[in-house]
Amino acid sequence: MSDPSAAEGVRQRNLARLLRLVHLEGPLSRARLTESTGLNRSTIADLVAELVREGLVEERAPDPSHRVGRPSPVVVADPRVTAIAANPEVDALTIAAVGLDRGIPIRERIELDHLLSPEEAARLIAERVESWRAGELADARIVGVGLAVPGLVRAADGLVRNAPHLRWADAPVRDLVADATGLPTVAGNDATLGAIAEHLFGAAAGFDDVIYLNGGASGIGGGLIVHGQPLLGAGGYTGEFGQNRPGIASATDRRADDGVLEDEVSRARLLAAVGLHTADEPALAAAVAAAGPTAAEEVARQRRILSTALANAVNALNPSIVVLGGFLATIAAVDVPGLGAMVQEQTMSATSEELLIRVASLAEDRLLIGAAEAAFAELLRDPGGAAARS
Amino acid sequence: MSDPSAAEGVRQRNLARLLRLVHLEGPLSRARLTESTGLNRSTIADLVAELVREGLVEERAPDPSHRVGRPSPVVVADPRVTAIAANPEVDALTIAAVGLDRGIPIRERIELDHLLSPEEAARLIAERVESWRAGELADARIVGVGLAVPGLVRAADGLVRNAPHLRWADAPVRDLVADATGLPTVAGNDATLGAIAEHLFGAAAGFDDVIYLNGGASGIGGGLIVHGQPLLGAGGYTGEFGQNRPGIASATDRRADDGVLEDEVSRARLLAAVGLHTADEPALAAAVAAAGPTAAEEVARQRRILSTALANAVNALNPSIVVLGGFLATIAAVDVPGLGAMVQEQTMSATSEELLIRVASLAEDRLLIGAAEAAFAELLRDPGGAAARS
DNA sequence: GCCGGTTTGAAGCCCCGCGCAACAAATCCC
DNA sequence: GGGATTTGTTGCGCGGGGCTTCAAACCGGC
Repeated sequence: MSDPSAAEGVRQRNLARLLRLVHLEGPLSRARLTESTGLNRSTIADLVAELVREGLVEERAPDPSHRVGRPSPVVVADPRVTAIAANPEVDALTIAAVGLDRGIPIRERIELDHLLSPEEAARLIAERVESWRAGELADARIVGVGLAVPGLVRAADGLVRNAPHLRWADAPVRDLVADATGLPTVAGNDATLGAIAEHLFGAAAGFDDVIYLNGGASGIGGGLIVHGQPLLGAGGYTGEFGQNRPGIASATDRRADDGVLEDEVSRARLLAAVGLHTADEPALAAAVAAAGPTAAEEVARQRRILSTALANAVNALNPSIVVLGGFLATIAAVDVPGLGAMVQEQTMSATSEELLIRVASLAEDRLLIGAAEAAFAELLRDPGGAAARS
Repeated sequence: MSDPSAAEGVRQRNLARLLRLVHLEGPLSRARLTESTGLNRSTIADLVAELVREGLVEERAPDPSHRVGRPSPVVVADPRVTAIAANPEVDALTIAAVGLDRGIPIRERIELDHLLSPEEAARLIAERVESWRAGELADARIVGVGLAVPGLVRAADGLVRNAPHLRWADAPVRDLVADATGLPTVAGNDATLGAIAEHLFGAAAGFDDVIYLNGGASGIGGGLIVHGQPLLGAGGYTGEFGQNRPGIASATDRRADDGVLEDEVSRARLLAAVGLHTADEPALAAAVAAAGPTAAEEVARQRRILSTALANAVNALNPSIVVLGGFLATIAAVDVPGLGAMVQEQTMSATSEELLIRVASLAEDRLLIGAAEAAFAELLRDPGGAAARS
């Protein structure tokens, strides 16, 4: 079987299964790996040895398990295998190093007093990578860069088609960063990457069909997980629920004539209702919780419209869970079961009877984790090939 | 490798790839199979021989190809391998036999003067199968039954949760039919199966991300294909776009207060506008084409609302193609590029710039083909195992 | 503290499944 | 009719995972 397509296919698959398991579930004994994969323990030993040779995992002394039988060595993702995650935003550029063991050894938020250009973003990222390499990440093996971009990112080549708040249009950010750093780079929509992070490690862990909706200062974005995998669509532009024309039951609930969802359900309207000009998410949540009647009515109005948007999405996609982040989490948290009931009223009963609605759980790390996951994706798909190349 | 999960995994996979190829693409020479799969020709010979032994394919004398070189035998799906497809509707029950070669040797439409019960459906299907077995299908090998049900069907066990027009609720139709016929039976939503058929053999052939919307007398149903596979969601209830609260740009376009999409975009309203009481689809299409101004305005209104619904779905799912069937095809066909332009105006440009909108192409065979495909699914997934069992 | 029971690692062997090379067969073209 | 070309056929090799056997490391009980 010298043809990679067939023979190494099996090997590659099994290596990938193991690496993904230790990456996602954390340290696992070899015995548990045999259980999870169904492979023979001799095979597991061989596969793990190969991953160790490639510097992707480490074997540690067995945990004192206090169980009968010979203890099994613990396999753990090598923390030195590192991805760089970056998230350009209107007011800041956040860069972090994320280990294959899911640790985040360094994180830096670069505040900005001007709008970032794609070139400047690439330069800043490359500078940080360079300086970290000389210091904190001296013994790290950096396998790639993942970018979480607030805008439409073409899946095929990472071209940022349109990031309105950054004023980026057809910006080849992925290639710019790849050139500046010399590292393989991937770019994705921030909400899509957030959905991946919540699916792997957050509120949606264990669910195969997820709708994730995030409410940010600049609008509403979303990401979809179907069959346990991110849904990218034909071009990579899924989840743009914020641009949907909302179905609004009561005409009196409408504020923006012929507006889209994010014109009606918006952080700005929420801030105005509670009488704040600017606030971070916890402050807004506190203000909403302490809100007077007029603010409460605005929250209720947004909840009504949101519930219809969710119901529409649920009718179409029949997810097992809906996860809400950002200010959508804030207005949902007022009464999560109540929101669920509103959604249920507007869906066919079967589609929502086992539907869960949850608020997101990963907070500010979400985008960095999602971006790092994207950067790790190639390695996790083909550990042998990717390890050999880097 | 006596463990089926790993070793036969490869074998099973490759057998499935071959069988699926000849099933979907029609007769193929062994030489073309080696090209398509990348497998060695000695392997192909071995795999095909196994499929022949299992009675799933036949090898025929080579086509006179008029090309140099030794002619390659043609591999064709065995037409005797047969699925029974059935589609219960309000006014009729359609039953057909569909060959693995995609032929439809028999089809029967049983007109009904009363509403079908699940038990009666099972009995009628079993009777037909019995009589066909004694006659037209004497030498057929029937591998299963596929049911296309106009309603919500739970994917896990084929329970019909709710088929409003048939007045079925929590009806174990799949099990009833399986018991009555003694055949493995699967049940699915009619629109989902229609989407599968259009994806495999119809207007959406070759596209991996498809939204299919069908307009029937009783409402609007849909099916989704993502990553080239049907999207079933958590329970199996995807594509219920008809139940969505529509986003309506102009308040004057609204007819049903707080109604859902299928209240606004409906075949009944269309019939009324053209002054017909009842009509089949071609008759309706003719009437729409010859419509006067008031009817034209109703068509235009429905097109406006439909375009918003499509835009919303496109924003969320970024498909490469939207396929419209039933009366939605009729109102779309008035001006397909125009409808596309309306959708494009309401979506982010990147998501719809390469979007195709097409009318469905399989007509009345669609549901039977989709249902048969569902019945063949297990065989196509594991040719060895399924063949041995039947 | 030793001994049986239990679980798992380690090493050697086997077998399945596919690739490969060499040869044969069937067609086209000149 | 003979060379070129393509593909079927056959026998062999090899990669990769399973199985078996033995050894190692733990527990518990006496």
